[in-house]
Amino acid sequence: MPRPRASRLDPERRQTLLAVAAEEFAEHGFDGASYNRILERAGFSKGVAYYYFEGKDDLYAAVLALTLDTLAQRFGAWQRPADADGFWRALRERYFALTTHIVNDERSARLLRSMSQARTHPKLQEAWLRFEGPLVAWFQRVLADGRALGAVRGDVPESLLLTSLMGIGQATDGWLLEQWAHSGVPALQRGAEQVFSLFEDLLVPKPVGPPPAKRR
Amino acid sequence: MPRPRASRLDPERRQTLLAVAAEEFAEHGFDGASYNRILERAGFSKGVAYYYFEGKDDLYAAVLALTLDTLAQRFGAWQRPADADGFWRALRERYFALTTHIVNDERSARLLRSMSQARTHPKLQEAWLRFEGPLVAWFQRVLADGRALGAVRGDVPESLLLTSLMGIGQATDGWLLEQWAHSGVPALQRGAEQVFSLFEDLLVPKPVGPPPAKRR
DNA sequence: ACCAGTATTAGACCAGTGGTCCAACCATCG
DNA sequence: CGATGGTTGGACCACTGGTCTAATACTGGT
Repeated sequence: MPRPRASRLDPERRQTLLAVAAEEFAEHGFDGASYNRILERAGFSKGVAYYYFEGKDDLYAAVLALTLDTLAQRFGAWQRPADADGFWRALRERYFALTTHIVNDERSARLLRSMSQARTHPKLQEAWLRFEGPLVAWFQRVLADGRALGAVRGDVPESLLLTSLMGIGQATDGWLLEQWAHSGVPALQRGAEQVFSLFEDLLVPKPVGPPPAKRR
Repeated sequence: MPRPRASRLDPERRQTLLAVAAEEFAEHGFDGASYNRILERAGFSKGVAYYYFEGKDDLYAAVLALTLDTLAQRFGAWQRPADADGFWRALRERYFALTTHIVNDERSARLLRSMSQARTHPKLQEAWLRFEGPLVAWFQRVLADGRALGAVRGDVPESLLLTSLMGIGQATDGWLLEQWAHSGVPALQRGAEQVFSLFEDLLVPKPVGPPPAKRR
């Protein structure tokens, strides 16, 4: 939790600090980033830094909060679609918006990726909980809506679907970047299309019967 | 890469060092682990340590190699099944063996989990490459066999399937542990069953046609 | 038996880490 | 004016992974 007096810090200095910190954290991740270096570059002395922030983890949390706010703002709220088709259209739209965003804003993307370290990092658990909550809640609403519309399977715990979805999403994020790096934008779009089809295969209700007929 | 002379180190002392290191790395992850503490506990001086190992990363790699060797040995080689049914049976068997192993051997499990940090850690890239290769190769063989047998879809790049599979596997690993912690062994088994069904849904060839009929 | 040369060892030492602490500064208020 | 309390710089701390050196143990050759 940031110190209450953090809000009293001159907005301009605060902005500088957060920008420098974002750069450093994005570049090196949480552990790799040097707090001393951040403070030096931002022109902060130790005393000031620890006066306004509790420490490295607190600053990291502040940076993350900023990034996530921007992201959330960009995507707007989730509204329950009218039917299953609408559900998939809405989801697809978000996913593609997200991939474009990740490709276009490298710093935010790296920062977001560093969050995966945060989940297991002992010093970041508090920070993680602050962000996991809203994020998970968002996904849960989406999944619940999907179920209500018959667009998402109900034969498996929602928490499992959620976990799997985020796992795939994170793993394929790296894969997409590779596609992009190797073969450019068209490959990225094709790749995103294929990733999304995996999401569908995972979430769509399964036919009741025995194993599907073989093709080929 | 471990120093060549590492093999000349007294096997007993080596064993002690690796055991202590495994404990420390499993407990705290790579960054969190203290090299100094490991050396102290194992009764090694700095001089000896750096004489036989290149550094923290090298020691970590050695520990990881040991763990993965044990794991590989335990599971034996993958042999191409006769048909699609055999493929799924073989895969299912491995997966359940893995989950039991992870539940029973906490230290190895934690160590394996720490590998996900290794993938992106700058100091561990060399170590990562040494282990990523064989692991990915194993999965690739499995997937290729599955395709040849018509048990695995061919409409999406193999690399994407591989990435997604490992992503889900990793994400659901944590989920399974939660199930186990909350509701005991039966829940774990049920959970593993469900996770595996997700694997199937992801990998199985998809029917050509339009969206599946709604249930409920 | 002796010595040269190499393998091995302990630990002082180094720059850098995140974090603590305190003396000084400065503004406001009585 | 003095007192109070919010600010500030930076010395300092224990610890990090890593380097280096000087001493010791061990070797083979003469």
